[in-house]
Amino acid sequence: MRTELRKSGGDEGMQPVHLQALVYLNRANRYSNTPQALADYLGLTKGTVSQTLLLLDRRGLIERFEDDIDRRVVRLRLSAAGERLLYESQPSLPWQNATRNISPNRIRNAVSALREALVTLQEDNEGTMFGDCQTCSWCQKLSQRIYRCGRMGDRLSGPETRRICRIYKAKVEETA
Amino acid sequence: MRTELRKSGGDEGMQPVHLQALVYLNRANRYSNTPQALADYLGLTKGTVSQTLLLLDRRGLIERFEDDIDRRVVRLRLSAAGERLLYESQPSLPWQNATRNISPNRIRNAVSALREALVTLQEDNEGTMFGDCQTCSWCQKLSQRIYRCGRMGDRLSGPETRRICRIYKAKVEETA
DNA sequence: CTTTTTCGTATCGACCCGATACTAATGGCG
DNA sequence: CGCCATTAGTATCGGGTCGATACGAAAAAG
Repeated sequence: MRTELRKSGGDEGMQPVHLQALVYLNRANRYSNTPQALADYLGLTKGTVSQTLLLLDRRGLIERFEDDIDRRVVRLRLSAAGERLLYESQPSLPWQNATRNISPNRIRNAVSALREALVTLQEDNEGTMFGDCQTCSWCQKLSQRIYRCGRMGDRLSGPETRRICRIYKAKVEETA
Repeated sequence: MRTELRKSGGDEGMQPVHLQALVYLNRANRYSNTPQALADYLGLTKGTVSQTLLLLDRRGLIERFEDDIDRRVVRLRLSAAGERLLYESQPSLPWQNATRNISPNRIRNAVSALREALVTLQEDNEGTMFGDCQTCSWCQKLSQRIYRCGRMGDRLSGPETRRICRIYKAKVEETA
């Protein structure tokens, strides 16, 4: 997997961790688009991530701006150039191709097992949990299109419920 | 996965790639215990791998010796200290724990799907294929305990057929 | 007996990464 | 309100990764 990631970004002079950061920031929700969240996600220290973000900023791939309420916090998002690079490097394409001959049913089963392993892995290491609202126990459905995060109290749009969140708490799942 | 690998080796000051190299060398068969094979396996250049091996040698974790027949080739194997470090760092333990609540049947299905994806991935990138004799089309069974590699012409013991080989060629598999 | 190829090493520069030390802003508590 | 602990982020340093390039030695090709 790392070899593929290295090749995807190699043409543009990107290290694997650069692409991982862009992929994450492209999917992070409003609670998770900060340097600290990225550090937790990657399992690196905040100092290390700060350096990576400095580089990505120099290359114009991300934008950084202060949070209005807590002025210590830096908010991150991809710039147009960052989105373009992510689209062109297609880091997930090799795996999409590699699974083309596997039946959708087998893929679903494998994904389900891997997702379960990931939750257990995150619990074991008492690290920050990441996931989206679809399987988060904080998530409440208010109406057809409006959701609500019971932890933070904010109302969330449908698209935002499909982003990655750092305050994720896995539902107790019924084994399929 | 990388985060886990980093934590496994962090105590001993080992980088993820160091553990990956030790894991590989611990399982590589007689055709695959060379710097070039390791470079192919890791998807790195031979120059890079040469540096890593230099470091592992300095720390006494591996042994290097010349090949008797082709004197350009360097053979690699783990030293006693290398085996001990691998045993103590237990890089696969987090994943063994993470899958403890998943039924053996679901694990088998997931492993099967992932293995198939890996073969396709390796074919797509025309990289060196790696695998063991169990599913290699070169492998011939001579007797109860003796096998033979049809590509190299050598006879192989039972244990050696379970090692990683760089001249692996996947069997056309009957989908289970 | 020359090329050519292959295996491995050496060196350089950009970058990764953790540890440490630091600043700035927030929050708690009297 | 003022003091202090906590938190978010940055700066710097040193060991290590990694690819590109150049190199030497042995094997293979001619």
